Amino acid sequence: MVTIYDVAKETGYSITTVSRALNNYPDVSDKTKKIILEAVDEMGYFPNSIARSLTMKKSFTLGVIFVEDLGVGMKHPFFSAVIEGFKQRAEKFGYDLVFINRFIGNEKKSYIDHAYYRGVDGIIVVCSNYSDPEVVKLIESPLPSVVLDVHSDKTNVIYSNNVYGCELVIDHLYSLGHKKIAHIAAAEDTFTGNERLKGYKLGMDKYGLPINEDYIVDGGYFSYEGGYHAMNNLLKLDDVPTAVFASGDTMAIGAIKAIKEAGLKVPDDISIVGFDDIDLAQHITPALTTIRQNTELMGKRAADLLIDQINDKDEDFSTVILSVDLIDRESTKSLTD
Amino acid sequence: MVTIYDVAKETGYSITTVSRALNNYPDVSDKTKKIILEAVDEMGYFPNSIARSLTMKKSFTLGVIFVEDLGVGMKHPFFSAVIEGFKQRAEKFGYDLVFINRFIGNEKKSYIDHAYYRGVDGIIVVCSNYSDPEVVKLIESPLPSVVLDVHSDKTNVIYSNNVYGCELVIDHLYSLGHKKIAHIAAAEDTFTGNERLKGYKLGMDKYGLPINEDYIVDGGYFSYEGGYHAMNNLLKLDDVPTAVFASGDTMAIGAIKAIKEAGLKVPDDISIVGFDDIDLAQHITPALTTIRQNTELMGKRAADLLIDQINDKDEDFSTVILSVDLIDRESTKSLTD
DNA sequence: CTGAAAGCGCTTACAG
DNA sequence: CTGAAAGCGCTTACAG
Repeated sequence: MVTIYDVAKETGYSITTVSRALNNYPDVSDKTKKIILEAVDEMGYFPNSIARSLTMKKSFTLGVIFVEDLGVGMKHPFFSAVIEGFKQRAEKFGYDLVFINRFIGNEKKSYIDHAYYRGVDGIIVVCSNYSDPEVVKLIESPLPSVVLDVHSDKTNVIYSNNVYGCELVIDHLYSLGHKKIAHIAAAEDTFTGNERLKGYKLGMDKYGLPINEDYIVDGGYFSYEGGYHAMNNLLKLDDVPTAVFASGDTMAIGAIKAIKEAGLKVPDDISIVGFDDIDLAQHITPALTTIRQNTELMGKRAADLLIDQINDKDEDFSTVILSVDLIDRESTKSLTD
Repeated sequence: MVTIYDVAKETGYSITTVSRALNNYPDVSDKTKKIILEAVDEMGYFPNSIARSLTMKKSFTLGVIFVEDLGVGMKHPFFSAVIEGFKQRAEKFGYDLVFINRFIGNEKKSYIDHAYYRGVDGIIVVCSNYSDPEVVKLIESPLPSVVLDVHSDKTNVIYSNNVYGCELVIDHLYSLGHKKIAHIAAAEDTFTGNERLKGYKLGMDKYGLPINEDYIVDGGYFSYEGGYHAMNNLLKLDDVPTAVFASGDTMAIGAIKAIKEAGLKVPDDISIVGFDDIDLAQHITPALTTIRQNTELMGKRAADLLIDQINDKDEDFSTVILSVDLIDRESTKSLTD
C-alpha cells in the first residue's frame, strides 16, 4: 500500500502539505496542489481510513443494529428494504455501514459497547420490540442515533403514519360494505402493533361500528405462523367476520393460508388487508390489498436525520412521520355486488 | 471513553502490561492479571478497535460486495439469506461486516480500492454477472476473498450443485409423465444460468428427450419480469410445453403470472418448477416446486473459507460445492392421473 | 515478569 | 504558503 509518506517523498513536499492538498485546504498554492494531486493519481494513493479515523476521532462509519424477534435477520423483508435506502443515502455522504452485534471477541457485551468499540459515528436501530433494555440503553446513549418504528423524544425517530393507514383500511372496507371487520393485532409491546390497533379502533368508531373484543386476535410478532393461528381462532367464532385486517403483510399471508385450508376463499368469503406492502404482497394469489410504507424514503430520511445529528450535535431530535397509501389489489371484495 | 492509559494509571502498571494481560499473554503473573482484569471490568474498558487495527494491520472486519443487476440490493432474497448465514459465522470469530461500494468520498474508485481504504481483512463477493471487469479485478487481487456462484481457481469459490439440481428437476418431471419440458434460462453471462441450462440439457438427454430450441427461452437476469416475458413467448408456440423449468424462483413466479393471465392454470395445464427455494416459494399459490439451495450453510461455509484464507495466506484456494434438494410442492402435476 | 520506546498512517495546531 | 512535531490508542520487539 502506498502511504502519504510515499507521496511526500515522490513530490518532495512534507506529509503536512500533502495532507492539506488532499483535503482541499485553501492555503496551498495551486502549483503545489497540482503537483501533489498528479502524483497521487499516478501512484494510486488514497488515505488509510483507519489512520484517519484514529486522528480525527471520526470513522465515517454508521452502525446498523438489527434486533428482531423472528430470527430472520437480513432476510426481514421490511427492514432490509429500509436499510437498502439508508445505505444508498449514507454512501452518498461517504459513510459505510457496519453491522453491530452484542459481542466483542467472544465476550458478550452490549450493542452500545460494540458501537464504541468500532468507533461508529452514529447508529440506526431497527427493531420490532422496544421493551428490550438493551435497546433503551441505545436510545438514551449520547451516541447519535436514529430509531425506526418507535416514538421517543430522546433521539431521532422515524415511522410511518400507522394510525392513518389503518383508518384508510377501514374506510376502504366500509366502502365495500363490510361491517364485521376483525383485526389481527401484533404483540402489545411493539410500537407499530399498538399504533395499528389504535387506528383500527379509531376507524371503526368513525363509522359507528361496534368493536367486538372477539374480533381482535393476537398475531404475535408479525410472523406468518402468528397470522395463521390468529385466523384459525377467528374462523372458530360463531359469527365469522367478513373482512380481516392484519397488522402486517406476513401475518395477512398466514391468514390467507388458514382461510384456504378451511375451504373458504379470499376474497369471495373473507376479504383480507395487510400492512407494509412487502415485495411478496403483489405476487401472491390473490394479490394482497395493503397499506404501502415508503421503505426507501424511510431509509433515506433516516440517513439524513442521523447525519445531521452527527454534524451538529446540538441539534434537537426530530420525529419524522411518513405518509402511507392504500394499495387496492385482489384480496378485498365488495359485499354489495 | 476509557483508554488503556486510564487502566494503567488506575492499576499502577504500564500500558504494556495492561495490553499483555488483556491479550492473554502467558508471561504475566496471575496476580497482576487479576488486578488488571478486575480494573478493566470495573472501569468498563474495552480496546478501541481502530487503534488496534492501525497497529496490527488487521481490522477484524470483512467486506461485503454486492453486485447485482436488478438494483434490489439487500432486498435480494437469495443473496440476503446467504449474507445472513455469513454474518452469523463471521461474528463468532470476532469479525464485523462492512458494506463496500465503489466510492471513496465523492470520487468513483474501484471496489478493491475501497476495500483497501477500509482495511478489511477479506471480502465476500456476491454477484450474478461475473463479466464485470471490476469483479474480475476483485477475484484476482491478493486480498483474501470468497466468491459466490462462480467458478474460478484464483480464489475461494462456493456454489450449489446447479447441474445436479437440474437433473433432479427433469427426473421429477419425467416421472410425472412430462416430455414436453421447456426451460426459462437466465442470461448467458451468469454462471448459474449456464450451469442450469447445462443441467437441463443433461437431464433431457438422460431420458432421450429431444431438446427443442424453441423450448429454451431467455429470462434475463433472474427477474420476475424476465420470467413473465419468457413464459409469454412459450405460450405463443404452436406446441405449448406441459412443463416449464425456470432457472430461478423469481422467474418461475413471473411465469405463473403469465400463465394465469392467459387463462390457464398451474399445475393443471402447465407444471412449473423453480430453483432456489426463496422464502416466497412456499407462500405463493400454488406453492412452488423448486430446488432448495442451502443458503445458510452457503453463508457459513463461505465465512469459514474466507477466515481460513486470512489466517493462513499460503493455503490453497478451495472450491466448495453444496448439495441441493428437490422440494415437491403444488406447482407440478402428473400427466398420467 | 515488567516497562520504555517505537511505530502504525494520518491530521492539525503551532511556528515561521 | 510550507514544515516539524505532537498525538490519536493501541501492540510488539527489545531490554532488563
